[in-house]
Amino acid sequence: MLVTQKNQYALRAIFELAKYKGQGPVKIYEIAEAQNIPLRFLEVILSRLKRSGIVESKRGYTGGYKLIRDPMEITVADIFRFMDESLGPIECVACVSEKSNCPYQGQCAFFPMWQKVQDAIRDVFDKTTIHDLLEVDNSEGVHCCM
Amino acid sequence: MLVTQKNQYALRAIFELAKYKGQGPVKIYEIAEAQNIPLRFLEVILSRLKRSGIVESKRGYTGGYKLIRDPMEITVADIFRFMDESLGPIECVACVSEKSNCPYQGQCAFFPMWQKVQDAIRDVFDKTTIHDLLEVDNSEGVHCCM
DNA sequence: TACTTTCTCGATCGAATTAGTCGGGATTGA
DNA sequence: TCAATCCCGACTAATTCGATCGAGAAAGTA
Repeated sequence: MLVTQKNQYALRAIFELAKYKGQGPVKIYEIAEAQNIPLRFLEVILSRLKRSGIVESKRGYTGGYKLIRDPMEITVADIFRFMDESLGPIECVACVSEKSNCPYQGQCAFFPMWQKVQDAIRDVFDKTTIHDLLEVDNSEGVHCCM
Repeated sequence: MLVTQKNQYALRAIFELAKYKGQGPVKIYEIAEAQNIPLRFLEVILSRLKRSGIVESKRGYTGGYKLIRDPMEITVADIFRFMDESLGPIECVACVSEKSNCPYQGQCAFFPMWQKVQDAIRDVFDKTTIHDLLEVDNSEGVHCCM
């Protein structure tokens, strides 16, 4: 899977939080229900996102999670990076995409192609913000799975 | 990993066969050595590629594998498709990229993005032929892993 | 015929990654 | 004090992936 479930969950959690931006904290079980994410797993995910500073939390009765940054300033790539500690490069069997690890030092027929793919993917994720996704969500015209 | 080792091996095996196109069959251990692929694993891979009709084999003393189709007519995407029985779509947690499986029938904020990524990847793999890769290999200017 | 080489096929194993769970603790507000 | 909620690390389960193996079938060679 190009994007792991975990990362997709993370994205959807942030997306959900963005909906309620400016309205006080959202409880984890609300996010879990709304986005159909296993609650206990979501805990793991949110605690990671919290560490990255994109999300804030509060405990107790009035507790929950809050999105700190502006949805316009958060890209999908950001989220994946926070989750993974970097949106990893394609792992070329030969190259491992690191000059130092490449057994073909200097010449590899496939590398330029891996690069292209890499860049193409990154381009989409870098250019899509949470705000963009919310807009899609609000517009009627868009249809899923077709 | 976006492209599994197995698929990368497949690509490199075909690439290797393409080099000797028109020169009689290449033995499996020659391919394995040249491309540094575990021999027994390569058996599995080639037998699959054979079933897809891109490769031909002959047994016995003078045996080996031969590429049937023209390297100009084989794209990288083809190879991955043969291996996987389709270059699968991104597996969206919610959609699974099948209209019928999508719980959000009709509305999913993320789908257009998955589509874009999908298309971007496919575009590269669809447009790169084995012939292209051979050319990269022959040109001096290209450098690997940087 | 007997023998060697090479491909053929299915089963299986092991390691790594990923998904998901759990128990118990710390805060916070009522 | 109590209930609700987040917090944390360890743990387990499931799946995928990479790789190996044994035995057999074709093809040429002597």
